[in-house]
Amino acid sequence: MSGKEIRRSMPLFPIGTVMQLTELTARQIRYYEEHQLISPARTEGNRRLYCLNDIDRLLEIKDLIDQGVNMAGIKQLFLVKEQQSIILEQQSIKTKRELTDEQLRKLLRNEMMHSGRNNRSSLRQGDISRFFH
Amino acid sequence: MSGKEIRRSMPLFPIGTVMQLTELTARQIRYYEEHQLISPARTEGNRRLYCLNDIDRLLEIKDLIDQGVNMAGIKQLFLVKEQQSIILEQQSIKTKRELTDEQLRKLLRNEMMHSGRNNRSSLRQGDISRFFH
DNA sequence: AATGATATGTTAGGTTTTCTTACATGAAAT
DNA sequence: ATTTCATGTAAGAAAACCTAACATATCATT
Repeated sequence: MSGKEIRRSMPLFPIGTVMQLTELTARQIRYYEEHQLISPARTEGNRRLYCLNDIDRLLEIKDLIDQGVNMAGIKQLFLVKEQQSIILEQQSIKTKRELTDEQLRKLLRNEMMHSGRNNRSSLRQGDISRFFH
Repeated sequence: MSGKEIRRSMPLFPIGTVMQLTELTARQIRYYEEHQLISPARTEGNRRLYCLNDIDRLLEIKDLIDQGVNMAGIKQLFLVKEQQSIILEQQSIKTKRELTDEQLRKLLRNEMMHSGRNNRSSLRQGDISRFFH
């Protein structure tokens, strides 16, 4: 579960690639970083390296800007979203904890009988995913 | 089906990133290209850009080299594999067209009984996948 | 209308990364 | 004892990226 996030947060792309992927200028990308909307990693030589999550964020930023939201607004939006996802995660943990073993057994049995192809979980797949697979 | 391929073949990574992802030296990566085991794209400025498929290939190459296979061998292997996957694809299309539901049920039952450890079925998911999702 | 803030463009000089080419080398094959 | 193969290493050039500074268009505010 955190495994996925580790991968999506792996620094891979130089700014040139990100420019193409997002259709933003280097100036814009750096400006958004300046306003702490993203925080790409750096190589030893001080070059920025962006991860998939960064790119998703940039695409979101672009969207919001198109809709007239300014830096401060976007920052707040991201904060709220983060809170939300934390809350959701806690809830799901809580749910898991509250199940008794008995319930679990039942659930499992049920699961085995009916397991459909429906294993999609809430944590949203970033838009960048469409580039792969 | 070809949609996926478009994405996995999208040139994204500079050689530095590929080095880290594969733990190969630049020298090695370029050498394999020289022997036409991969053909990365280029930027306008002539810098190499690798896609996910390239990285999968490089990991395969690394594996094969560890097992003592030389350039020519790897090249042949790749050729054969490509042929195989083409054939398999054709077959699966044909199969879909020709199998009745009844036949499919039988096949599946059989498959489930006898499927040994041999399911590394040709179209292997590149190892790089573990970095994402 | 003048002022100021915001988001982005542009330029300049410096550093890192990558490129090609050439030569070097250890191990394996002949 | 030579070749061949896979890789290392070095040099010089070019591309990509860095920071910092100044420029500018669009708004909102005065």
